[in-house]
Amino acid sequence: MTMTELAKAYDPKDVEQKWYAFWEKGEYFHAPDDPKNETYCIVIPPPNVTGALHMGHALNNTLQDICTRFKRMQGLATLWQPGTDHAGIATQNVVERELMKTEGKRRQEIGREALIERIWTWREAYGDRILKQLKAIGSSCDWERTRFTLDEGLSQAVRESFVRLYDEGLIYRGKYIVNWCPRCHTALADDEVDHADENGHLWHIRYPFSSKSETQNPKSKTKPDGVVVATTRPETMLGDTAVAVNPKDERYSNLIGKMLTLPETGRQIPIVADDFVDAAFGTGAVKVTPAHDPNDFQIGERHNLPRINVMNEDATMSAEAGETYAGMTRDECRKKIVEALEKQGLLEKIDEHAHAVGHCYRCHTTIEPWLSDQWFVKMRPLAEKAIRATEESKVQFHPERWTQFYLQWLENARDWCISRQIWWGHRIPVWYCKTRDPEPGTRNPGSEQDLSESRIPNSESRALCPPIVSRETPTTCPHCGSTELTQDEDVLDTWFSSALWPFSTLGWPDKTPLLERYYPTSTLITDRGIIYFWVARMVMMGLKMMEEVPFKDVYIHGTILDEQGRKMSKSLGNGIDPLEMIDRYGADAMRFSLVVLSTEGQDLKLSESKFEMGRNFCNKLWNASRFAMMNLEDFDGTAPDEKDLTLADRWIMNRLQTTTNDVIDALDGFRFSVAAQALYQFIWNDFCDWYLEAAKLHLSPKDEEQGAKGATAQRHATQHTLTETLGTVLKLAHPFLPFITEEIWNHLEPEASPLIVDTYPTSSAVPFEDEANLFIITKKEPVEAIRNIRGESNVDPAKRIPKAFSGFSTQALVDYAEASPRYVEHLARVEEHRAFLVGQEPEETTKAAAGVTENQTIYIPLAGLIDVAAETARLEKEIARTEKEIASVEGKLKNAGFIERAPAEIVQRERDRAQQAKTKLTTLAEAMEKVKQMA
RNA sequence: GGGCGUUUAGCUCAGCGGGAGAGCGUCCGCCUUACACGCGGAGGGUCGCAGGUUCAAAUCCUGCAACGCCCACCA
Repeated sequence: MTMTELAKAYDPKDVEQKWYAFWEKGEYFHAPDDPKNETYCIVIPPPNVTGALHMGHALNNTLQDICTRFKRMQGLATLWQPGTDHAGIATQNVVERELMKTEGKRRQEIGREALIERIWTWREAYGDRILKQLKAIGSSCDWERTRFTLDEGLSQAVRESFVRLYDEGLIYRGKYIVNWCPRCHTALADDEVDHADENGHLWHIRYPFSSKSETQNPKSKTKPDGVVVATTRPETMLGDTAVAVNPKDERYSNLIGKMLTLPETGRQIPIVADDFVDAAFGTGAVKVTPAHDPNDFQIGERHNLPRINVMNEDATMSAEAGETYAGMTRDECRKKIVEALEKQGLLEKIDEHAHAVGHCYRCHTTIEPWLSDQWFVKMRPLAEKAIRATEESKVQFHPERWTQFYLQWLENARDWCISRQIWWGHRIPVWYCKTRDPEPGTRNPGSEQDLSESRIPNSESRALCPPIVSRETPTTCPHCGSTELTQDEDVLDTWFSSALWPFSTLGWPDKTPLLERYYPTSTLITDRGIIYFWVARMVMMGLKMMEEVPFKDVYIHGTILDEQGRKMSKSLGNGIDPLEMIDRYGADAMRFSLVVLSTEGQDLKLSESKFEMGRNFCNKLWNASRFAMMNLEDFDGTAPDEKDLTLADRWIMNRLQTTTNDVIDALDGFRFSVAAQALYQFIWNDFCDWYLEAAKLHLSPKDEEQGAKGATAQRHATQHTLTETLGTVLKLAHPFLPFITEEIWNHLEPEASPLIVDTYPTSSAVPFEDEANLFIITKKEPVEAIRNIRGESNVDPAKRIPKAFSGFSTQALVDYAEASPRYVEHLARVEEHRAFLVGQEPEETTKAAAGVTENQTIYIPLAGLIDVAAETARLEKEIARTEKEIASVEGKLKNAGFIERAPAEIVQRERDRAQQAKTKLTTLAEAMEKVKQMA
């Protein structure tokens, strides 16, 4: 067997590049179109084309890669479907900003076609940046299948689903109050609005009665000549068309139906009664502005109130606001209105008032509730199916608590506004016939306009040609034959296409083999932040279009926070760049650290120092491998007789299988951190600290204990176990540490197929339980006890202890300790370690330091090498600890309730403990006596 | 205003009904022939507070507090 020598310290840089290129070239990431075996599929949460890799991506994709590599090695046909999202508003904003910066132009100046062209150019140049960055962390995506939400195929999927939903009455157009971003000039979905508490004011404004003859309610607190309303937004009063009070509010009961004069406009508006009004808030009277407030819109519908739109698209005041205010910004207008009211004595008072204000999630501009024509998806029928599927456990969340979170949203989901007044995205597949809609796309509908667009599709009430909703671009109007068709100006919400991602990427609406074999996908791994935006909508659309849930398991991982527990963000500048960390510590180190820290979906506080753990671990594995290979040069690869396996061999094989079972079990249950920690613990504490150290005894040519023949056989057995164990460890660890494991594997087994497609170890019964136990009792325990005495009693580390004794309670243990290899001597630096049966203490144990473990008593004759004062201190400490334990256990045993009610085995265990502790105390006390005599 | 999460060693976090754990940091000692990104040893915790259930509670229940996240139309 030939092996290339390994470098002294692991250097990730070259290794990572080399193997990633190797995997790509070998097409190991490629999933077959029509595999015969079982499939496993993950669709990537498509990053925005404008995105740059951040730690959240690093964690998210590491977990996906672990799952993908794990399943691939388990022999499944595995597809990790990659791609990017066009991210409508975000991307358009980036390019618009660039346009302004480089040419000083607004998008309107260059026009729709030119802007879209620029965005495509931008995408060609930068759009794949994040995908390249994903490669740096080792992501084993099937890159040949990379998709983009604006690809031809995916656009077809969008049209197909739009038309289907429309035909079924699940998509409608309506004039509604929407969340309008005056900066982006577009509507936003409810969940695209971020609410933040702001300190505002509550202005109390008196609206006078229209006629002096109005009677005064004796219970009313209002002044004789009007009704006082409270508002946080005085500027919207220009669009008021009523004042509402609660019908049960006695203060106002006799005023219902009376008219008020709206200040500044002179408009006559009625007082209406509506249950929505909370009599306890403010004055109990609410100004009603149906065109500028969602609640007022509802009230307006119930009472047939006109809607007066007093604002333009950019949130300046419109002509409807009246000559004085038209053209002002909303803030200026507010100031002027308040001044004017004050002058007229109509401003009763101003209270401080904190309230939630909506902001655009993209640009943070204050949202304006604004009346406009929009397209909506009717949610209830879709949500109900999703709820049912989830209740039937067809979709399972991990951790489980997110199920409730997600269901709650589905149960309350309001209709989804899917039209956006931007240019970058999927254009709505609806065309209007000239004869019907003379000015398609006209915004800013005024109050005089009605709700002619029925919210019920295919309404019979239309006089003219209905809109044409079509998969293909139509050339003539099917109703009147006109060729003058205009497409709807709007594009769809980005999440509309994202909702189709699990099947649109696999070829839908075509019935491709890929779709057939890989849908429904297996696991979705994402952040809790997009459970509503994305996960819920994928489930709804999957059920609607495919009649099957899009994935079976949803794993929600935690959010990455900085050291102080804040979210990492560009504006705070507290982000840690994954690429920098990869550069400094290596991709495997970063992956491993992230996974260990990512426990059960908890948020993880991150600092750069956390990556040292991963780096040190990689280096440990590297050096253990170096050591192994230095000792394998003359190994012929053949299996040894089982009888030649050493005790250490049997123990490590026992531990290895336990670890294998644990890792598989943890991965199957999405407990990534548990799996990673099991590996860490095995490699570092079992394999390196104990097995390799013990193995040195057998590998060393000068093993004088066994005859030359025995030594050779054991050396061979050890070499075999070393190879097998290391090989298995590399396989187990490969999903977590793909680069370093592949590199070591290549040195260890140069002829074998690459690890990425090797077979993952399997769960099975744990072998050598008895021998493993014997190794622990007769070897590990004494070594630990002797090391403890050495350390605490100031024994010179360079000095070899001449003799040490272990007293066991059975002859079998004595025989075993005496007969098997001299691990204790080797590992505890003792010349001779002997065993005896309790009661047959050799003479040398009378003046000795003593240690008591679970299964034995250890004696080290003092003989001038142990510091008596230190040994006394050590014993005192040990005695105190033991006394405390006895007190605790005896306390339990004295409790009659415990004896009666606790399970017999528990009671017995406590009795054993008490007995053991008492024996220990006696032994320690005796040792103490002897040490004192020596002083 | 609701909902969820967190509160365990100096720090970051496991454990979630029967003997308080890990990593980092700290202290002591080591260049022991793979690794100082290392080796050996040690110290350190009334498990947020208050009740309750139980023979037994860090672990289950109730209440409270602090911190964090999400949802919400009180003008």
